[in-house]
Amino acid sequence: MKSGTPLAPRRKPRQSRAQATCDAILTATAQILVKDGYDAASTNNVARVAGVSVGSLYQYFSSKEALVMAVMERHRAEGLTDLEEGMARLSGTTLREALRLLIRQVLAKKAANPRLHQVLMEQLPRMRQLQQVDPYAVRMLRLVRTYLEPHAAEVRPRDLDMAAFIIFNTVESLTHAALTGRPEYLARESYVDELCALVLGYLQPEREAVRRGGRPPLRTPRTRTVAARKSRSTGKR
Amino acid sequence: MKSGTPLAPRRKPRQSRAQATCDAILTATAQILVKDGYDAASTNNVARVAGVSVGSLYQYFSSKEALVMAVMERHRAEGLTDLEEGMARLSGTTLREALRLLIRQVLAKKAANPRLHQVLMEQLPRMRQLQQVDPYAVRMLRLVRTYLEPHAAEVRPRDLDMAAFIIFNTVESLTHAALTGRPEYLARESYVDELCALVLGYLQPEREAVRRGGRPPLRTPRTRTVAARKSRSTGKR
Amino acid sequence: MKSGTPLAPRRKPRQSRAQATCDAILTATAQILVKDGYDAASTNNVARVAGVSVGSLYQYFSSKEALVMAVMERHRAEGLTDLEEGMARLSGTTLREALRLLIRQVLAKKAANPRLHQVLMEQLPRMRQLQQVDPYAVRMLRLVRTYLEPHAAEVRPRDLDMAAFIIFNTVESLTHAALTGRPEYLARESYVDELCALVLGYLQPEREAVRRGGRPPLRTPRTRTVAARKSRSTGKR
Amino acid sequence: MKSGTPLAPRRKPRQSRAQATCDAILTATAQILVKDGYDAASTNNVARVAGVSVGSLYQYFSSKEALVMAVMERHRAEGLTDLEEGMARLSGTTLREALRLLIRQVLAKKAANPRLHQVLMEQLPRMRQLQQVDPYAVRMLRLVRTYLEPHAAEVRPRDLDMAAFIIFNTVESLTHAALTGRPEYLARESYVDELCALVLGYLQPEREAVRRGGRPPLRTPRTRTVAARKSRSTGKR
DNA sequence: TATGAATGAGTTTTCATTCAT
DNA sequence: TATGAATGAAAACTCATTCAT
Repeated sequence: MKSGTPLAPRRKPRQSRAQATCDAILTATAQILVKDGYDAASTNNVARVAGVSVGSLYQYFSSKEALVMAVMERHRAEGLTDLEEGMARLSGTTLREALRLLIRQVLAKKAANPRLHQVLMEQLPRMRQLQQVDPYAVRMLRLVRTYLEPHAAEVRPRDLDMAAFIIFNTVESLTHAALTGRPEYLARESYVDELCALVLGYLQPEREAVRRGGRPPLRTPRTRTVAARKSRSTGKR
Repeated sequence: MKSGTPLAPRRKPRQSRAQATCDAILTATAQILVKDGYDAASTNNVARVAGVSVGSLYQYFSSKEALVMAVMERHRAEGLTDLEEGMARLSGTTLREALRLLIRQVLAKKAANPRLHQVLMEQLPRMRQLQQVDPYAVRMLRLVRTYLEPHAAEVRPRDLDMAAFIIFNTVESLTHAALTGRPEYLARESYVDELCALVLGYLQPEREAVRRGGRPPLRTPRTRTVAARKSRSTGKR
Repeated sequence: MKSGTPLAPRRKPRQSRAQATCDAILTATAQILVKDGYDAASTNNVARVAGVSVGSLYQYFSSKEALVMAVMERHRAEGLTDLEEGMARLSGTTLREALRLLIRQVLAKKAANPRLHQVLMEQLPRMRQLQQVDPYAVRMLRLVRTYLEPHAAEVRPRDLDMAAFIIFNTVESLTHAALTGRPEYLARESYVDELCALVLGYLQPEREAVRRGGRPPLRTPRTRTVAARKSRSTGKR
Repeated sequence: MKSGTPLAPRRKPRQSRAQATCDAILTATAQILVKDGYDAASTNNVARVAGVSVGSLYQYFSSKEALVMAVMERHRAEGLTDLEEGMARLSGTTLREALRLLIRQVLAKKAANPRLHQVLMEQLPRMRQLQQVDPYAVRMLRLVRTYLEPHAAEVRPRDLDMAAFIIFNTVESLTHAALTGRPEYLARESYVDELCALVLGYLQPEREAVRRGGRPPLRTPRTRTVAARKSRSTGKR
């Protein structure tokens, strides 16, 4: 609506007092988001919880959206840093091992503060309308692509950008989906296994044998009721 | 916010005139959501566009949320029916062919009315807080699981519920991610190829050859700069 | 600031209850303007004094400005009607008599509710920024011009539009100036005399005699102190 | 609002650095008034543009109103000085010539910085509420009256105070009216002619001839349509 | 003197919802 | 059943002013 409003912080706090205020506001916002959700995070409420005046809030954040954005940035910056550090420690591991580490890390990160992650994720689309490109996503994609590049020859996908997009979004959304719809999965090692299988299977070169000779490809049974049971045992149509 | 409010339609319209009113309201809501987004869909505005009074709106929908929910139900019901019909026509096709058809269908469905899909998806989380179980998701998962069951033996995953969860969410989120972040992918055949490869690779049994003998597993190069180029050409660490 | 906001009433009141509300709001606004000035006329305050809710106010007036504008319109409409009626009763009077009547009317109108006139006049410039043409001024100018036209031959000014502009603004501003700076003038008959003389003198044809022969034109004395007294008696330089 | 606040400058700047600060503030204020109007001239904004802190602003100006007032004073002081100088150069000119010079000067002054003049004029009424007497107006009136006094005998008006009031306000408002409503008039020589005619006609002694014998006085036609044309040619009623 | 962080009452405006007609 | 006038809590945001440093 107010397209002209810049989302960047209005003023850089110069005195330490100002920095404290700024931090208090961000912390209060996160806390309210976690406890009562986005709608409860009105600017007046945030200011009250932070123990400052609304005016102070608006000296550092030009709008409510800028405020939530700042909380998001702060949070995602951690995630990004973690991941970058995680990737730095991968040298010498197999792809399978690397993936396992990273996926576990993503899951752990989200599970550590599930409510905040959820609330922020829900607000993401709104934010995107304001900020054309999402620098976090861009960096994430770059990270994945950078990891893939050295393996370009051994990996099935030709379009590495698309592959990065698919891998990143797969891991991200399945983590989020579990968080939201199957919280019990987050703790199960088998869920990590499955995510690894998903990504590895995606990267693996096409299997010639399977298609040419070997087993016949899976076929959908003719009907879903009676025939279903037969085909299950015989595997042919 | 008002948790006590029931979300079910207040009254079932019995007369055809009432049904027409009800439809007009739902249509107006969808139209506004598409054109101006969620925030523009105030009940007064909806009523005005639908050509009825606010009072009438509240006779059929107990709250704004119930209204948006109804729009969502209507929309998802179509998707579900489409998919069920699609699956009914699959008998005799290979898994690969079946997947391709279904993924294409999901993509096409979303691409047909991207704005509405997007807006509704953004509101989903809010709705979920009100409705503990999402019957649409339940039915979708059941559909996928039902398809997998006959193949349980030939497919790698053991936990078919988890597999259904993963497959459904993978396709759903990657479609949505493309819609939101890479609209150009929606029209590319290669994107469908990749989604198919992703799901197929996930379902395929582990490849013995790859692990035992054959090629050595991919390894992350020791460093990402110099060593990267070497390992790329030799493939060994 | 919000240029898109229309200033026309949002909704025409259809029920008599609505009309009453609408009137109450306008009356309350005028009352507050008179008693406490523009800044006190906050929408909440107006609503409170009118005995309605803010919401009702905004159902009939799209913004605070639209509200003040409506008060202004209502007020000016009276003035315009009065003047039109006054002019209808002028047939057969001399210009001098006509002018006297009209000027007295304008003065009386303003003196009847000086505070309201003053406050509204002060807000006029703000309003003008929103409404490019001021229909009241247009009609006023037309009225004056229409009166002048039949006399075009006997009157000195050639450009009747400019003449109308000058006459209208002269009477309007001198009335307002008196209201603001010399309220005692409003009741003095001599002030009316002077305004008449001003306008009549303006309309009269140039006086040949004075220029050709007769008295020499007034001259500014050489110095403002000593010489002043001499030139006053002799009139020559 | 806060009637207790004195409007006089808080402190007289004694050091030249302080004077510079003070000037910077006034200049910034004028600049903002011109560019973005009164509402944009918040004290914080002014301070920022002036390159000083709000605190400093409040050291020289006790309130926002005092600040705007100071800008106004500065501006009007120029106008007054100009006019005084202009009048000092009038000795020996005819009244007609003198008037012409002065009116042209007033017009030129306003046209030189129309926006600032306009904004300040709009704020004048607010200021007046704080300052009972407007010393600028007092001096202006005195100036006019002083000019008229030596001519008291040859001029029609008996009450020279009232005459000064009328002349000053006439010229001032017609200039302002043109600025606001007919900017094209500002450049037209004919507008100056008309203003001169207005004031001269006002000052001229009543014309005996016209009243006693000569032409009959102008009369308003009986009706404004048909009869109008006849009376126009015959001149009798 | 100068700074600029902090204040907080107060402003305009919206919108889900109710209820008399 | 339908209408639409009325409600009013609450939201985002501003800005003149103060005061500790």
